[in-house]
Amino acid sequence: MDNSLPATTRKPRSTAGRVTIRQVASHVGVSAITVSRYFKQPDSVSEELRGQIAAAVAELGYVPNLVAGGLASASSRIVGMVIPNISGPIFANTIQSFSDILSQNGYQLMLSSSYFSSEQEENAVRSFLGWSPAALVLTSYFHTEATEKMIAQAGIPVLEIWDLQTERSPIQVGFMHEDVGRMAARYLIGKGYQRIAFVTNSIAGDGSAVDRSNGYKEVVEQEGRAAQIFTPTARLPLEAGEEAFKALIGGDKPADAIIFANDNLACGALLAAQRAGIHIPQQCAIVGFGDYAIADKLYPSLTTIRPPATEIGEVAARRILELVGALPAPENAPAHFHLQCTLIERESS
Amino acid sequence: MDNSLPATTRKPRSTAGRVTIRQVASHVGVSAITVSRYFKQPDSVSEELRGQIAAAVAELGYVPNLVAGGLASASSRIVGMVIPNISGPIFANTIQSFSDILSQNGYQLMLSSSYFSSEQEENAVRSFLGWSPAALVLTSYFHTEATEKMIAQAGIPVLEIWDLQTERSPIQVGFMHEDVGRMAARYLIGKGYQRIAFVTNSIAGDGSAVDRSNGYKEVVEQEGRAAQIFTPTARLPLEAGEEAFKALIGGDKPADAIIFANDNLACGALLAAQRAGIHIPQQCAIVGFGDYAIADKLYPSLTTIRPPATEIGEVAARRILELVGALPAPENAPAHFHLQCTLIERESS
DNA sequence: TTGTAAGCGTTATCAT
DNA sequence: ATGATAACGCTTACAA
Repeated sequence: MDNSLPATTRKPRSTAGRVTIRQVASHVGVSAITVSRYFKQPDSVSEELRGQIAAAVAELGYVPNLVAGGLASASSRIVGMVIPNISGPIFANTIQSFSDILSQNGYQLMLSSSYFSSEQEENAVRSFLGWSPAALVLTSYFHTEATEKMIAQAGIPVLEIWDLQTERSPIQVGFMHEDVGRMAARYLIGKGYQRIAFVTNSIAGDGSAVDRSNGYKEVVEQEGRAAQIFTPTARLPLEAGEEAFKALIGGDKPADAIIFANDNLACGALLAAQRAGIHIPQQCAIVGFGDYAIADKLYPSLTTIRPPATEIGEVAARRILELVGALPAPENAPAHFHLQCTLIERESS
Repeated sequence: MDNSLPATTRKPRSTAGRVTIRQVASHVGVSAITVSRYFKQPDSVSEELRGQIAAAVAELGYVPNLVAGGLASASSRIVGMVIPNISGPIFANTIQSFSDILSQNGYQLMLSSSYFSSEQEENAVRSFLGWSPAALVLTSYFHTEATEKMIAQAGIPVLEIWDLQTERSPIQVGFMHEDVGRMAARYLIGKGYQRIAFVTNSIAGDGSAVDRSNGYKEVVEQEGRAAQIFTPTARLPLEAGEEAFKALIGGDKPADAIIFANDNLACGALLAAQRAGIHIPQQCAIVGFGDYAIADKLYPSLTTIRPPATEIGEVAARRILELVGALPAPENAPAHFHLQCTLIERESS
């Protein structure tokens, strides 16, 4: 008696009993590719079949195997993001909005933190590339040579977010720190303040704080005034803010408005003023940067400049979805999205 | 003339020019499986070949295709995590530590937020399962029926983190809110305070705040005292805190210590006290919950109870790595990891 | 609009 | 210690 099965036994694999696209297809009586099309381009499947397939999917509890799909199509619906840290007050909103828009469009976020280390960024990028991601998002614009090589060869969109550095070619979404200093200075000048000082971060190597001070300096000097930039020595931001405040408020030509490089410094100044009985903003106005959660809880509440954190995540996610064809792409999309910070006016100015 | 090639032309695919394991293998002069073993179980490859393979990998710039590997082995080095929100002050530390430990061990974090919606959680779980993740982490213990079904059938470790609900069978890593109330009450009793009140959250449906108040009530009543639980009506936490403070500090039997359901409420009380010239903690002690970033920046700084956020991420990540065999597993691992909160004593008590 | 066949790059299984 | 072969579940290319 003839048996068409192979002589040797098959090599079964522990397939974990997963429902496959073929089971759905045979349940409906169509081929697998039709079910595949039902998910990818529903319009190319007749309405009748669509209904039947939907019913079969529900009945069998079919969940598309994205790993297999990714292998077949040589690209996955994963977007990798490397961010300095997740838990800081600054980046969380960017991650949040970025992740939300991706998942609304069927893409998944793969996240890794670099702690401002280019080497850790490189490792993360290497791991991500093993997943054939649809796109990659890096924070800032300094990368190792190996990273540069990998992203050049990857053949996928790579966006740089947060700080803008428009000389570079990749797609960037962010803001310019100089704008922050300019905005704060113009605002205080417009309010009639005369002696406006700037307090940088005592942490050496915070280049962004220096960028902000440069914007301040530019505007103040355009007005024909002298820029006064103070660098505190205390390490802890609250103490550094207090130190700067006491130094700038004293002397024969005390400042009547101070821009702080971040909200923590400004907070230190506000608390010092409170203890010393100095009235803010009557005796001295205070402006911060970051719009941390404390800013509106202080007394007086803190005028500050809010970076477009949520917007950066949104714009980056949308642009990626456009580039991979998941959203309709506009005709002339810029390479650099220069977003604006917002001045939040509160009681301290 | 015989030509063994097929009559029709081949069907090439856009392979994106990726370096494959086979190219590495033929470069060395071995078979693909040997290179595969070099990555998975280096000990089973001779030392000589190891060196040659390493050289070839470096020279060709080979990056293992994890998608293909995931398909072949029916499991990926991805761990999915669903968290209520990324940007809140609470969960960020958990995500951070969880992500860090995973990536240190070659696993990747896939993240999605639920905004406390079981339906969004269900969608996220469904998406994740398409990636054949090695494990899943969900926040809290209320899921839709469909989610319960999916995680039961997935055949992978599913951990629930944050709130503990030890009657449930899955692996849990978290703390108990009742403990928070107990800890605060015992602490204030130990400090000699007499009339200790509790302020819950005005947001209806914050069950965790109610749990904390229950812990407070239990301890206070054990001492033979009357529990006093105040529920403010104001919606904004700062206003609600102020409302509660004014109500509890007034009257003929004013509270001399107040436990607030969270730091934002406590902050509102602290600011109200400041404006009213009421001395904290001399006239009334204040204790919060959460250890938000503001807590140590207020004046006076806020005594509060810190949830084990970082520890939850660490313990969950380690347990997952143990369960998937990436870390050596201890003999008797508990199903429920009951972690402790920490009381941070500052100036307000 | 639907179907057939081949292959995506890796690993499980069996064999040496 | 190393290799041959066949899956893994899906999608591309081509055909009807």
